[in-house]
Amino acid sequence: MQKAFALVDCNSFYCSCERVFRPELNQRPVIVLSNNDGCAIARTAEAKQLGIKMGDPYFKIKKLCQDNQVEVFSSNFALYTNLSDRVMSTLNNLCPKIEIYSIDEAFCDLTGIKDLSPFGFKIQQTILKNIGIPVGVGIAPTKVLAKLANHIAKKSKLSGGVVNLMDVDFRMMAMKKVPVEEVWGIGRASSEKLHALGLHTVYDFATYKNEEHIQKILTKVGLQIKHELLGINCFSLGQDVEKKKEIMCSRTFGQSVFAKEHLKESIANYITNASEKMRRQDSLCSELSVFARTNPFKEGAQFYMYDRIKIQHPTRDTRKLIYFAFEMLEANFREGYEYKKAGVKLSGFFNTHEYQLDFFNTGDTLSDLKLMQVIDEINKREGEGTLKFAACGVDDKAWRMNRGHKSPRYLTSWNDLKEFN
DNA sequence: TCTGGGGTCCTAGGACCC
DNA sequence: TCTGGGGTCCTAGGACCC
Repeated sequence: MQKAFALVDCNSFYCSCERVFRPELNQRPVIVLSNNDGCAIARTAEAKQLGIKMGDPYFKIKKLCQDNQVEVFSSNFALYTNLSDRVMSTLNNLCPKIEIYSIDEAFCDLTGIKDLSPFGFKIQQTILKNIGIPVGVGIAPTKVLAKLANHIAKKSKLSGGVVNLMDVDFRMMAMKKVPVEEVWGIGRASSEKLHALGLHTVYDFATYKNEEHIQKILTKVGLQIKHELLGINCFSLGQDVEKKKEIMCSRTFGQSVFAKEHLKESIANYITNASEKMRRQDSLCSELSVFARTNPFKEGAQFYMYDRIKIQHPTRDTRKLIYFAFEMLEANFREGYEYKKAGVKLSGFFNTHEYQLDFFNTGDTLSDLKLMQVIDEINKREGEGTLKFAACGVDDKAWRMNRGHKSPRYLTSWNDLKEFN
């Protein structure tokens, strides 16, 4: 049977989330900044009109924002994650087979459904009514084409936010109008290679005859993308929530950090955060990486500190991981540099129940596990950071991020809810 | 003064083994 | 004098995504 996929994507998601609680901001330009109020990571159509680009550093567009009354928010991920969960569960009620692709996007398997375009509009209207988030819907026989349909839905005002590319003639016509760099999976490097071959539109790429050459310059995945554009299914709907293969936590500091002690505190906090995530997916880790670096945008001496270890007895114990991270820091830290960012990565995961304890096991004991479990439960109930290790420090002023424009946590904190009028 | 954070997949090449 | 060939595993780095 002919497959049918929909890609449902929330419009300017973080901005739309802020608008849910501040409806007076509809029709007004809104942007959301990255951590540390560094750069713009979400813009409404009105903000895009003003020329604000994805990733523009805030200090460069600050004046433009002030002059045009752009509403500026620091990122509030607790809020966005919560609204994302609601969007996804609404979607799941409408179409049971979905793959959550990112915080603001999901693929749906619509195979067998008859009137696909009306169904697309139904999805759009239900999510808007139930959650208050506007979405675009792209419908097509493969995932790559559904992404393309969604892209067209965003660009074309006539579409009403829903584009159906199931019809092959209509699809071919549409593909002639879209530049090849808009294809999902074709980034800058690949599109330069395709341009060099004289392939400029999606249609040019999809109908290019020399597939061996495509595989050679764009690898196996590049060829699969080309096939998907021709309507041949190469990527299926990944339904199971797969476990992460690595978990990272890193931050840019609010100020430059010089002291090893401050660096250690920040690292201890990142380990705490990452290892809690790891326990939530029921993993043990056998590899730990730590890095710290100076500000590459700033003139002056640069230093990138990086180290990685294998852990002989995989662990899920925050204390051990902090201990190992500190050892790496002690061995690699260099005095006198202006550190601007640091982070950690946990990887080499095992499932907790799959890992065989060996005879001379010095891995996590039952009481270690119990302790971590209790800490996680208390922090879940009483709020993040209620219980933490002394290594994390009590005063984080020296390195904490700046977030001057943060909205209240309307959905995750009773204290903040009173801000809602 | 001020430039985010967190992921996945693929490939080439080295190390190592028989 | 003459010094193979094939396989696997691991890692670093590139490319891409949101």
